[in-house]
Amino acid sequence: MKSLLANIKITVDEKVYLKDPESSVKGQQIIQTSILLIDELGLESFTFKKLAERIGTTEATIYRYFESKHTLLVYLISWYWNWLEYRLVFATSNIASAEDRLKIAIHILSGKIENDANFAHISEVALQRIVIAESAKAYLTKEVDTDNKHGFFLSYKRLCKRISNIIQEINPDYKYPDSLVSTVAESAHYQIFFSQHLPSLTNINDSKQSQLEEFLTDLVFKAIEK
Amino acid sequence: MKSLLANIKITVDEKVYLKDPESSVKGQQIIQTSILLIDELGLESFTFKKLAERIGTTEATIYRYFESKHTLLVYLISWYWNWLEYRLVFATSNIASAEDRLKIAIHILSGKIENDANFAHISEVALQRIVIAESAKAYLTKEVDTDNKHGFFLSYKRLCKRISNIIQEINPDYKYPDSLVSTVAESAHYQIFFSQHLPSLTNINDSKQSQLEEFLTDLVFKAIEK
DNA sequence: GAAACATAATAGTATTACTATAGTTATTAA
DNA sequence: TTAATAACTATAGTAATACTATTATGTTTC
Repeated sequence: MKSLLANIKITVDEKVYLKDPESSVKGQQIIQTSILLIDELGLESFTFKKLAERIGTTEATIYRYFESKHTLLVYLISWYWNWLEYRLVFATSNIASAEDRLKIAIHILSGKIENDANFAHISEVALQRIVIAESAKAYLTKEVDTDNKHGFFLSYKRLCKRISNIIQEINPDYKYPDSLVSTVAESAHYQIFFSQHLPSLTNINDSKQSQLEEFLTDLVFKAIEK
Repeated sequence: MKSLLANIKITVDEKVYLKDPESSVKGQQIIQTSILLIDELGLESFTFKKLAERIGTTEATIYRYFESKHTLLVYLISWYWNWLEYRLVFATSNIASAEDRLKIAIHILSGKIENDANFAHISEVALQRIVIAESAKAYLTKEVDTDNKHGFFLSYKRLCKRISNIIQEINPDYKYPDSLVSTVAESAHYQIFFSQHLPSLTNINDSKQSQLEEFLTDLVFKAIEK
């Protein structure tokens, strides 16, 4: 299986970077190390200077790949959504029942992640923690409209639309498929965050990952029931 | 009505500030102007220096009230949640039916706001925009656990618990009342944000505020149905 | 072997998020 | 009324941030 997928590559829209980090060893180091460092320090304390030091290069080099810390974050998050979409497409192909496909989608959205051997330089586990804790900061800015015009959020929108389509297959009369999907996708993140840091806001137990999936599956299927 | 409530005051836990901004004219100016300025510039571009200039004072004065930009944000958000709680308690008193009380709660969570004449120095409309666009940044930090120990999120937790209790009254067997409430509260915010900036992620129309309420009411009542 | 490119090294800028200190004005208490 | 105290203003300073700019050095590639 591993070798079969060896030449799969998750690509991110080229508007997000100045130079494709997948195209060089330095670029891959930047991605790999930035994931570990943002996870470790949090976005606020993460700087290109610290990243450069850890890689053994200088800020200038990193700025040849990414215009800013913000676009690097957008890159990482886009990569994550593209990876989820790839897993979703893979897991739902040849499955006739829309209900089953929707269950798989919710499983993937709420799922505990394992590092994917197909992408050795990416720690998906750390990346998921970044997406949980930092992804809202990618769009909650005054620049959201121009960023959106540049296609910075296409990966997320594409994944959501794919799941929304499954819902419409099941119940074409349900009026809020897009809202339901974005609600579930966002909820999956901060329910995990709450369970770890503000547990009174959730009934999900940090260690029992299946509860989140149950909560969301129940929510979605009841909402779209005819 | 206005005069009846003239002596009502929303208070924020004293751990959030160094000196109570409600206790002086300067303090009230700080609150009033910071709401307008954060709304205008966004949290990232907002600085104490700009705030001081607009008020006609210096940074030092503002630092006597708030330790940092972060605690000022926590103050504003706490004030907002306390204000919602006060409106919720007011609107649900003497209403016997738990279902009706839950509907009111969802209405308030998803509701379009009008400025409240009882608190002249606070623009609730601008404050709601701040809560929508910036409140996640108050807890999505590496300091969330210490902030939580200091009680920075008590207002939000108290409001959520109150609504969660209504749900438990309606269906004591429902397993995820707290998760459902925090999901709805968060969803109410970013569905509005999405409708304005990333409309493909939602079916809610920016101008039709009743859709959001309908979406959330439907979601909640179906979820907790026996 | 020259041109083109990637990276490194170094320096510099405007701004931020504060801290420190001294002086001025307003409030309160004896 | 005076003296003490608190609130506020003015000014200066610091370390760090998020970049930009320039020049030098090595490395491919035609």
